[in-house]
Amino acid sequence: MSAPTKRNTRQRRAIIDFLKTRKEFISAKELYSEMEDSKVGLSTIYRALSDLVNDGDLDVFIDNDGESRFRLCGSHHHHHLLCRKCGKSVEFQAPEAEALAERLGASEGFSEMEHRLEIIGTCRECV
Amino acid sequence: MSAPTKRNTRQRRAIIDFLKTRKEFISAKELYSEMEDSKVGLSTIYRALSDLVNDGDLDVFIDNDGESRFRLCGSHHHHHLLCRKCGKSVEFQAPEAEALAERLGASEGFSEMEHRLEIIGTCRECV
DNA sequence: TTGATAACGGGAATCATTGTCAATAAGCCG
DNA sequence: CGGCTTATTGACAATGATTCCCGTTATCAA
Repeated sequence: MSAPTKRNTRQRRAIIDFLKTRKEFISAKELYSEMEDSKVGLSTIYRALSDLVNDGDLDVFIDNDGESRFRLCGSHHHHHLLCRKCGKSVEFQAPEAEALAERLGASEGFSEMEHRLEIIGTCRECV
Repeated sequence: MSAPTKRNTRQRRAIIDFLKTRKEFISAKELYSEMEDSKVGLSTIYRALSDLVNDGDLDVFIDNDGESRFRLCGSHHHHHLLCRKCGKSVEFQAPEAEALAERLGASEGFSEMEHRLEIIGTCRECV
C-alpha cells in the first residue's frame, strides 16, 4: 500500500511512528510541535502527510477552521457526541451510520464512501 | 429563523436575492465577482455569509481546496452527499439519522440534540 | 430629522499550506 | 568501504482564502 518509490528516511519513519501512537486526528502544525524532539521540518511534515494520503495510508478531513486533520487508517471509525455548553465529548461507534452512508451513497451512484456524524446536545451537568 | 437583530441593508438584500437565484453551492469569491454590478464589498460578503450560516439559513461545506462553499438551505432538515472530486452535492433526508442521534445522545444523558451527517464519496462521473 | 450605532468597504494582517532551491543523505554500484 | 546519483530535506518566501481594523456611511427608533 505504501508507495515503493519513496526513500526510507529518518524523518518519514519518525512521522509514521508518531502517528502509530496517536489515536485521534491531528493537524500538521500539532504534529510539528509534538514532534519537535525529532527535528523534522514543517515542509517535510506536509510533504509526508500528503504522500501518505495519496498512498491511502491516512484519513483526512478538513475541520471547521479549514485546517486539515490526519489519522492513520485502520483505527476504528467512530463519531463524537459533544456538549454545546461545556464542550465535553464522548466517542461512540455507530454501525448504523456506516450502513446508512453506504446505502445512501450507492443509491445515488457514489462509491468509496466516507462519512462524518456529529451529535451536539446539552449534557446532564449543563442543563 | 433569520436573526432579528440584523439590519436590512441593500447589500444584505442583494446577497440573499442572488442566492435565491442560485441552486448550486458558490464560494465567497465567486459570489463577489458574479455580483460585481451590485457593488458589494468582499468583506461584507464574508460577513453576510457568516451571519446567514449562524442563523441556519445557509448550508456550507469546505471543498478539497479548503474553500468554503455556500447555498441557501431548503426548509427541511437534511444532510449532504457530496463528491470528493467535483463537489457535486445531493441532499437527502435520513429519518434513521434523526432517530440515531436522539437515541445515542439520550443514552449518555444528553438532551436537545442536533446533528450533522455528511457523506463523501466519488460520483459516477468522477470514478 | 436626528442621534446612536450597526454595517460597510478597502486594505492590511493572519495563518495554513505550497513553492523554491541549495545542502544533505538514501540507496546503489563497484 | 568510498564515490555517485538524485530524491529528500528544511529554512524561507510566496500564495490565497478569510478575518481584522477603522474611518465612513446608512439604518431606524424616537
